[in-house]
Amino acid sequence: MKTAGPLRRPLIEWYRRHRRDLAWRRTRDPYRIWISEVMLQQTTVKTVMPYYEAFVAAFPDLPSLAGAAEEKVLALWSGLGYYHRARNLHRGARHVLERHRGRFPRTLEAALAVPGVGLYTASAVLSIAHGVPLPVVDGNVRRVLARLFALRGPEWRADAAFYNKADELLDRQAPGDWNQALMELGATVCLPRRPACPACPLRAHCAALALGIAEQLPEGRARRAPVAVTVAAALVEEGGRVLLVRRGEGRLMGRMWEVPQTSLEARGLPDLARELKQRHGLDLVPGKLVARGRHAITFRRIRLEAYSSRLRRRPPVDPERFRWVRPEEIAALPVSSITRKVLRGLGSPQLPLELQ
DNA sequence: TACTCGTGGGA
DNA sequence: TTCCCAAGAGT
Repeated sequence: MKTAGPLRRPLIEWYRRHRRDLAWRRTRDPYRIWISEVMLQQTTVKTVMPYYEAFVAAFPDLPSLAGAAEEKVLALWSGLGYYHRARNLHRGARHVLERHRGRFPRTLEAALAVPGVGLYTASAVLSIAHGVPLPVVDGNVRRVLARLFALRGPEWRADAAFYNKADELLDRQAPGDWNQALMELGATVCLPRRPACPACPLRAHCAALALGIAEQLPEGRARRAPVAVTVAAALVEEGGRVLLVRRGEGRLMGRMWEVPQTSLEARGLPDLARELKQRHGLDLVPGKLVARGRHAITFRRIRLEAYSSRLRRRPPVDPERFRWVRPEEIAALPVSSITRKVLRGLGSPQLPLELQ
């Protein structure tokens, strides 16, 4: 296709001048680029930066990640969200070590077989690290293309159409830079709201700008209505330690440690004792409300309530399921942000404490 | 296909 | 305050 001709030079030149200096752009190591791509899934660059630095420092190469304990991997992911990414990345590292001698595969088919690697991540790693001519389509690219060519209607709902379009445009001499240039444009200029069209190197070619509909594209998807939920947590303290339990293999924050708490399907305090008995075999009596806070997980708006609680019977000694931890030990544990919020209610002089 | 899965920041 | 999201994958 000839459509890319007039676009290529202005975008590439713009990218060379305006690209952000990001840690994962200073390497061609496919392992490190893979890490960054997984962390960046549905997550902002600013949020990812410190996590990337810490993760790469702890696991500088693929064998070190493959050989690590899952708990350490999850601990370094704590607070980043979407924890199945961390577990899949860990599995993926072991997969690559066993089947590809520790080297990230160079073909799309083999890359897609790596746990946690989908079409976007496979194409991103292969194009950026190895120069394989594969297009990428993420939220940025979808938005840039939708506006550039005024793509709308039901035929542009599926990603496949955008991959075809991106493939037509791809600079096969420098696919990594081209892909990153498109994403960078979407991330810094072609913004979801109030795009900076006057600063755009492609403004002369943009169909949506000419039509005055840039901000209306891409066409959005229906969003699930928020659901209000109350989560009650039981703070059990003993000798300066607090009781944590470990979640099961489930999709939601699987294998993470948390203060014993009700599920998102429960009603909060009325279900607290029953659910903790059922899920963990804990026999406890909820006491005074000591902290409240707010949290959100996807479509759920969570009201958090922490109750200082008393155990009727000590849980069995089983470090795989129960742990008594000091506040300073929590930083090294796989713990989600919601749990960190609850734990801020520890030792508060004013009752109840408003969290966050 | 549509839904689920976290989080912190910005408007 | 509330809503919007941000370099998706798995099911």
